[in-house]
Amino acid sequence: MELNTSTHIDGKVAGRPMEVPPRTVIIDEGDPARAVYRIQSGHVMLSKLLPDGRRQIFELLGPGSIFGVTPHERHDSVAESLTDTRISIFERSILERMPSFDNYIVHRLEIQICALHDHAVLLGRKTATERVSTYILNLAHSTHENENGPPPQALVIVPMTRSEIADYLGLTLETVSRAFSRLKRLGVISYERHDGPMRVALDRLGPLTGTYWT
Amino acid sequence: MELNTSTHIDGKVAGRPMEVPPRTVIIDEGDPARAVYRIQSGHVMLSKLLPDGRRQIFELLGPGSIFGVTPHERHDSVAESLTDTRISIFERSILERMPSFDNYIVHRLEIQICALHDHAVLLGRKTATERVSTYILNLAHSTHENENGPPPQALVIVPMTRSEIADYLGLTLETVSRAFSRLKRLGVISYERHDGPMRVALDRLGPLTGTYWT
DNA sequence: CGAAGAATTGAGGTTAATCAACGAGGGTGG
DNA sequence: CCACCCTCGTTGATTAACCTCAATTCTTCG
Repeated sequence: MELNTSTHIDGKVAGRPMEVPPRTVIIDEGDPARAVYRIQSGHVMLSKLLPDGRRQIFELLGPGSIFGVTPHERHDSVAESLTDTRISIFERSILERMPSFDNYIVHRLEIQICALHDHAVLLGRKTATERVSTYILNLAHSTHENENGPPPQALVIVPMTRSEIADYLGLTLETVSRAFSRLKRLGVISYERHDGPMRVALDRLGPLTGTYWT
Repeated sequence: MELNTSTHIDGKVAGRPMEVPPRTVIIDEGDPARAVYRIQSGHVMLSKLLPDGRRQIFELLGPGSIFGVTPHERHDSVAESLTDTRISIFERSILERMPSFDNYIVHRLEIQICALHDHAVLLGRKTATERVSTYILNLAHSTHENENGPPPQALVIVPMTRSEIADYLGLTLETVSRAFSRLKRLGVISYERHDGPMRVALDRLGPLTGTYWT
């Protein structure tokens, strides 16, 4: 936890920086909601636990995203780092006196809500294969952040375990594994080691996601 | 922050009022995102359509809620009135010059996101009975907006068809109907006519939702 | 009354969950 | 270094939940 690496939003100084190793709980359910967090680098996932152990991961957040924003006194979900992550922390009390941030926050919340809408469609109406295809395509999309149209091929690294992916997609880890195997057998994806790079045929994956992308 | 029957936010005048009859499309997918809407009274649902006709409803909004907020140029979902609804319309261009609204908007978006998180848990991890129980309980909760603790009983009117509920809960209309019948047989709910009032035993419904409520 | 839309119920099929076995790394300690 | 263990992933067999298809009833409205 180093101080004094200046962190900026919109060119303005702000935020106490923090470094987080992978698989670290940043916010736990029930924690008092004293601050808002912004991701500088790395990835964070948000989830909830049902009393009987069922878990649902509902957001995967990357650089620029904010989390810990809530209308309540306490956090109602868990925020956990996926990778090595750098975040900046903004005390709520300070934020309230900086309305200039509201623009940024509104913008990020808008993006977040759109993603949640798409995720609801996935959870409510897509088959297992469609869910996994969508997941892989989004993964490739987010890592390759490409300007001039997407290439037909991409190399991606899957940063989550099968079990985490399952909790994200509302499936079991076995079903996720079978979907990966199916896509591999179809030649749409290929990999030797599950933690190594995965080659993805983006153009063949698109039609399997159950979504139109223009 | 909760006010009012007239078309004001935070005491400031704003918004062109509009009356909308039930089952009316207010925003269609692809419409240019020129304005933001606030519900004065009534209820609105937001949904998306997959190319093959599958539909997912992901938000049910009541008085005070805003919709039409998006980071994009065009709307990517459908907003449709459920009941007779009065809304106020705020041109985006005007909003941008009224940062005093940002507080309100952030607050509403926070609430919206929490609801979407819960809904993701429902869609990803709950059984049919749990989904329908949760739906009914939320319905009762929202219509009875009770201060001094919830009563054990409540009368509610279900404002959606079985098909709409199904699209909201990620089920088929038959499964929804069966879940209603099951709850009726258990004596947790009772009704004579499906469009009439429904008696709900809130205390017996809670344990069926798969969630802890404190 | 008749027609159309909504809800209910039943029978049978399909998808994904569950239960279970096995294999491939990656640490740890002898 | 190797044996052991532990986690993660894959695959197979079976089960259960939900979907699909279909028939019937209820409700409203012209």
